[in-house]
Amino acid sequence: MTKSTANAPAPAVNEVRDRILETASELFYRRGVRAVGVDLVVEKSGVAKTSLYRHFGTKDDLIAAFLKREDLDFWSTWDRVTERHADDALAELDAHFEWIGERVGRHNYRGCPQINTAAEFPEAGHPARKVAEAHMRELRRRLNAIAERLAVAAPDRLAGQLAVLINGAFVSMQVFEPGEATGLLRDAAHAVIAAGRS
Amino acid sequence: MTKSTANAPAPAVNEVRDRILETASELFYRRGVRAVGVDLVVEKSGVAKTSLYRHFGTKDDLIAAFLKREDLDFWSTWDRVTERHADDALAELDAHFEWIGERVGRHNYRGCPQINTAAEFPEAGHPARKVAEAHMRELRRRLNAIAERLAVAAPDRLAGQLAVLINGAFVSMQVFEPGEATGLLRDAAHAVIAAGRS
DNA sequence: TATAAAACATACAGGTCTGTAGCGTGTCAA
DNA sequence: TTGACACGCTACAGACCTGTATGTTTTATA
Repeated sequence: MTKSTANAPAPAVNEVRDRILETASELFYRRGVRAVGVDLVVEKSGVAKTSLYRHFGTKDDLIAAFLKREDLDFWSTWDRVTERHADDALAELDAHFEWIGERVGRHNYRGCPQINTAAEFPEAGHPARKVAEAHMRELRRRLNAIAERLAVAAPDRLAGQLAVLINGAFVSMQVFEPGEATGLLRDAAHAVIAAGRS
Repeated sequence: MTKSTANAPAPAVNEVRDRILETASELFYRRGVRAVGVDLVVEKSGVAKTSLYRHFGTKDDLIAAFLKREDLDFWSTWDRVTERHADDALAELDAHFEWIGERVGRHNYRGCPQINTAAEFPEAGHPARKVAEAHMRELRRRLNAIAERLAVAAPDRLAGQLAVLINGAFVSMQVFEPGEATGLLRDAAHAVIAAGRS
């Protein structure tokens, strides 16, 4: 709640909370959420356990916060690319596949946090699943907006196909040769767009 | 080891082992591997814990056996489809997308066990990861064989694109409308094939 | 400077997890 | 009949997990 008074500029950033979340995000992503206990997060972030539980009521809340953070990060990268291509939807899509392909090709890339965490918590209704599902809907929504600018017969269907390509890229690190991801994805995207226009 | 003597017909099937593996597979797939303890497997399969540990030395061994079982299952379905289309590679691919799309569209589908379990065990060298990685290589290998019969300029690249589509389908249950998966995937596959021929 | 909020440190409660030990029972083959 | 072996049952060791309780110290604000 923090009850920031009117005249005070309000610290806004909470250093301890941020340090916990950043450390947890790193550990969760690298080792998996279930494999990382709160004690490890506490130790690695050099913080008291009570502080962790003050800022995040339960571990599930911390996990959800982790996914929300990753979500924000992802869309901020996306938005930065979008801004540069307001006039050309195809160029925008190419640019997205550029950074996605580059990211997927990194040697220490461990897959999409949303997909990975959803796999760790199959039961419907789990806080982490809700964030992950919202992320998926948002992806489809944004691809829909792009598809509608591409003069295809069925934008919604094209958006679905592009979503499959992007999600597929996130779980196919194994099958890519070094450096081929971007070109391979982009060619596939162009192919389905061309087919959608015929 | 079982040391089956020469004259004895050897029971071949081990009922207890099979029951454990089947129960574990069901539970692991439905609820996630890390979420299911050996005690639960023991209880649900109506078996003694000692029996579980006699047949599978550790839980990791049981997990690996689970993935190998799913792997066999997957390729046996694949093979059954392949047999019916020895003469027509495109028809074979269509048929594969048929059953994959159908499977992905089931209301209780929980994703590809290999991908899910790999997400649960990020550390390289884990027994479960090895099975999952072998599964991915096998997928690419088989798609390569199909692509080579399709008269495209770069079969290997096409195989990569098809692998992305298939893996993407396995993690995109959210984005599909009911019943649209097969058609959507098949159209995308046809598009990348056509592009590979031009 | 006085007071409240936040952070730190430590211990622990209560549960779950994997894996093992000990002992009795049924089965089958030599 | 005897020995080997698979199986079942119970209990438990030892580790790890989430979350809380207690008390002290720092920090910021009024």
